[in-house]
Amino acid sequence: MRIVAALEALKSEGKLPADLTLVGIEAAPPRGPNHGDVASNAAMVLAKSARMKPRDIAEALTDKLRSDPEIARVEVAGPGFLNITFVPAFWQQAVARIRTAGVDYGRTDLGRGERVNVEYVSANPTGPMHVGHCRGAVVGDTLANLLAFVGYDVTREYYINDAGGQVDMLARSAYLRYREALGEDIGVIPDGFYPGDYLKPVGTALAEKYGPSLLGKPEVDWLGQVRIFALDMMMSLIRDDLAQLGIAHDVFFSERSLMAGNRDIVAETIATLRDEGHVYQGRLEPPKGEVNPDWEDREQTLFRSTAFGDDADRALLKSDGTYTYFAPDIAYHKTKWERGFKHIIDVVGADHAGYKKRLQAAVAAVSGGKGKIDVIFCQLVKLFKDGQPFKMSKRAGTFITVRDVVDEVGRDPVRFMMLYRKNDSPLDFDLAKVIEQSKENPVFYVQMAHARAKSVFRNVAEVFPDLTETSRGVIDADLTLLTDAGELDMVKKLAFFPELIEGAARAHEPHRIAFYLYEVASSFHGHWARGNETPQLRYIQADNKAITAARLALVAVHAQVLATGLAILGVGAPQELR
RNA sequence: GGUCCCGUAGCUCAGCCGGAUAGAGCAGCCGCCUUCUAAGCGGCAGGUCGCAGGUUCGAAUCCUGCCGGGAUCGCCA
Repeated sequence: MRIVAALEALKSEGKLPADLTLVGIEAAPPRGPNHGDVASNAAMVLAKSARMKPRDIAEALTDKLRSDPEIARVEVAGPGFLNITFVPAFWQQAVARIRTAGVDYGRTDLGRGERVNVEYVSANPTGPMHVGHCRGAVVGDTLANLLAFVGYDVTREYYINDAGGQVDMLARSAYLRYREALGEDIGVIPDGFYPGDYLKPVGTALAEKYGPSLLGKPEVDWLGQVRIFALDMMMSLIRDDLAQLGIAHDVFFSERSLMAGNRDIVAETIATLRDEGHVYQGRLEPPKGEVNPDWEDREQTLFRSTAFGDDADRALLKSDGTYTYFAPDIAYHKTKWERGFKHIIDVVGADHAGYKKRLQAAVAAVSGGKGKIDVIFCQLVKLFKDGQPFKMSKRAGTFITVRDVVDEVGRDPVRFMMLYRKNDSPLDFDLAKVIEQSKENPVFYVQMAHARAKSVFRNVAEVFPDLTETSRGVIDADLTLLTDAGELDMVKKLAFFPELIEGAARAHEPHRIAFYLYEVASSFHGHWARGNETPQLRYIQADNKAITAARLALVAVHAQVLATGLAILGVGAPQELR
């Protein structure tokens, strides 16, 4: 900001070309501590278009910036970096600025109230959630929190895949359990059926509701009712699992609803796209590489996704005439656009990797090119048990549920762990490690920084009972007493929070917050330990109320930023850990 | 074979819309608890940022091509 102002001043003074456009200028915290508080590349970026030497621009800028009373030092370094050091007062006052902003510190109006739809989880409604679903759930939920924090109008949505063949198998499996509940020996669960015990209560409930009335009837007579019944129970199971993670969606959108009742929105969507030339009858090239023995060359109904950058056109109808998974998905995304969402975000698993382009194509086609969709991939969670890779299978009934894990380790470690990784990277999730060595989990490190801060306020009550967190004594503290380098380092970290939030929101990368909070916690723990060795550095100075008050103000904003950040992650900020 | 993701310290990973001497945790070594929570802190050691080109004043970061690992490729969702 100041740099831009200085550049503008130089332009008007004729020391820089007046038509110079100021793009690509950055001011960021430098790597090393010897390069000031912020470093700017302005001189180097502008050198070419201004046809001047970087160092000359830098020198001119330096003269301008030196007149700023909040800037202590400006140095030109290396090829033309500007290293700017602020006066301590600048950072001291930052504490006041952070405190004044309060719970809104870091909040921006980036989203300008625009509506964004974040779809996440969308696990098949054929059983409870397992740990593999956790990641997308937590990443999606946190991204939704983050976008809401920066001013978007966020809708959290779950797409229920209740129209495919797998829900018929669910119904058949539930029917088996129903017969079992009525006393029949069902023997071994046949191949292809869902064998998990979680279907037993469904069978029991069916038996209670219908008695023996469904027995001995052909499938067509019971499949529909049993499917609805089982789906209902599965979805409530999943909602409970999500609640365990602290997740609540605003909308549960049923795939089946797209083609139920007297309207078939999928057919309507296809017809519209056909009118617009995006759907045609044609043939596909067989996939290259491994030969699929079942490949059969036939004319089919295709979506021209290649027109929007996809690698191949995509089939909309199976050979039996029913829709592929993709067909209702186009209609579904059309409803997102028609429901007024300017931004659409899908959080999906890595197994959908090839799906991005066709979704982008679909959204482009149904929105006339105006809709924006971002597809976020969460790489696989590799599960380890006792150091050994652990293979889960819903069909085989060997899987570890979200409930198991949350019951064992708690919501906070699970959520934090899922976020303490870039979503593009695979994630090793070792149950033994998370459970037994939970102290290695960074979540405790961050939570402890918060708890410790709170403990300072508990302890100060014995010396200065009137210096509570919200007291005038703390709020009006003389911040110029914050002079220690460790204290100012803490402030500098905290001052970066708004930029961090905005960057994470723009990039749709919630993990950045987790890493940032770790750094904030680190600056706090470091200063804390220095207090162990040097008592004068401790927050509470029994013989100096003014210094204590100033330091408490710093502790308060530290706790406040941690709490705000943790809240976005959906992780608790405990008062004490013990 | 196509597409997408990944390759950074012994291990697990940050950093990636170009910026200065590449960071953290764990493991290893040396220190710090009569003292605000040691679930913590400081220090040492550890790197040809997969390889090779290219763009640039400047490349871990952008482009191309290889190599390695993972995911996926009509009639599953």
